[in-house]
Amino acid sequence: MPHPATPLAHLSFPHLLPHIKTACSTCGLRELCLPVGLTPLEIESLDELVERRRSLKRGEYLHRNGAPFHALFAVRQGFFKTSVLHEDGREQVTGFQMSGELLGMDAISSERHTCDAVALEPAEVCEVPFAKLEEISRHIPTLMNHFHKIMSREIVRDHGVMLLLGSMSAEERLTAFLLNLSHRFSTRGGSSSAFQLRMTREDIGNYLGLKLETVSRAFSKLQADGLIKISNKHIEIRDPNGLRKIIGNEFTGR
Amino acid sequence: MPHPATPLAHLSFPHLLPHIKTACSTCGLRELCLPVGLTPLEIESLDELVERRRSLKRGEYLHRNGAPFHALFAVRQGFFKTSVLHEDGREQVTGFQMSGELLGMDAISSERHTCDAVALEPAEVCEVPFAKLEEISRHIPTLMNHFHKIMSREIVRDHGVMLLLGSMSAEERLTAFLLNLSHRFSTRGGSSSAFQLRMTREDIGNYLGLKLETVSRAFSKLQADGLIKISNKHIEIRDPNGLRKIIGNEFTGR
DNA sequence: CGCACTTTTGAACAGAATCAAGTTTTGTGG
DNA sequence: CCACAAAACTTGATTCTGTTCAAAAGTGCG
Repeated sequence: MPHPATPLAHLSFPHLLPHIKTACSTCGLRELCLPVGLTPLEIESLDELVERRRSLKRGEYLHRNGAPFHALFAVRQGFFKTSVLHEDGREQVTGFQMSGELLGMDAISSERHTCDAVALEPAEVCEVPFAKLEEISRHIPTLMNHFHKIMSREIVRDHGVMLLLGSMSAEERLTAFLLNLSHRFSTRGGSSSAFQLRMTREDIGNYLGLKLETVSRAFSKLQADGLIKISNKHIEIRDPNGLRKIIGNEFTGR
Repeated sequence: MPHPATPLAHLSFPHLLPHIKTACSTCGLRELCLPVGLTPLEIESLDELVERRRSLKRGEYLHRNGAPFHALFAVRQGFFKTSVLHEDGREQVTGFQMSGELLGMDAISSERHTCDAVALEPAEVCEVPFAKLEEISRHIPTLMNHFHKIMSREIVRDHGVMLLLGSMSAEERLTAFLLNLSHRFSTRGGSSSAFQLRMTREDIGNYLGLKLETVSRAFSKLQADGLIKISNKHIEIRDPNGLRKIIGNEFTGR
């Protein structure tokens, strides 16, 4: 009997994601959770955690700014964009989320979502009712600690984006963005050197604090310098160390 | 008998901060905590939470990037700056923290601090050992939920800074910064229309993604427009609604 | 009181935004 | 499956905002 989709394992062990599809269909959840030190009994209670799955088409909103909050969303499949809108229409993209990542933590404080989340490709999420998560985590300290680490990681990530927005040039920003995507795709079992962008140049610009033309020019520049190969949405990373050098990460590998 | 410094009340109710000095010395903690629905017994356990206080001189570091993490810090008194450093020396200030605010949540994920925190004026903090906080919050659901809201609020705040850095002009950034400070000072019982900046123009610039000269020019511009009066570090807000208008907050009061 | 730090202001410059045009890709309906 | 319209992308020319470089004035701390 296949196991219900439990997203927490994914959240805990992004590096195991490549194996999750099989793991889930063969009830491998136990295996995934055991490293956190969960007992079989505790794992049982995790099963209650996921209320329901939800599938989204491309362009469909998972939630909008102001919507009441009752559950976090764990991305099982697909690619999301979250953004905050300024009244005059300016959009600041706050992040792109892929499988194994958690959405909605911003909503805990006010019990309302503070951003829009839209699927950039067909997607599937698990709803994790927050009250239930808090209740269960009371009885599973490792789970609670795990959740705290996930929220903390989000804060660290945001600080990284602040560094990027506050003190990097257009080329540096785009480079950092590509290296980040590359890393995240490879963590999920994809190639670190070739992947498909799911978002438009405008989305990238709204994330990096640049206009879409500037993003396009920066892509062209990186390609002209032989660091990447880009054709429309397909990216090929030709010289990762060259890219790292751009953002001051002088590590030349070995 | 004066009550030991318990920072959690401050964290929960920043609007009560003006009263906290007396509240603490007259053991008003109960009063402050009752609204969260804590029983006297629960409050007892809170007392164990604060390991020790720590005083810092101006310029002293509370922690540095990479330092091992074991406790959060609740600011009781004073003014802090947190920042991440890029290897080439560029500094991105991630925030300014004042009394009642919590420091160190970024460190939970890796169990190491990921930024520097320095006191900009003589300061006092309470150390809140994180393991202890997790343990106690297991038994006090409202406390746990409170903590989650505090972390979530930090994420929301960071998204606001991303919006600022990614899509606002120099003048808009500085304006948003001043309104934010004004609001936070007034929340703490200070004046919302006149206050002292604790940081240098360079610090402000490193927070807002601007050079110190640009910050200085933006101050001059706002003053020339009659919106503020500034002499060195002393700020006087002359036309708060005019300021709100700049950042698109067209609310003209009444 | 003096020296270091901070701030202001000016002038020249650079990087990204804006405006504009043309091209390619994608999605849709016939 | 093709045709067509809409959306997305690229590239060029120009403009503008913020940076850089520079100098002078102000502030405060020992």
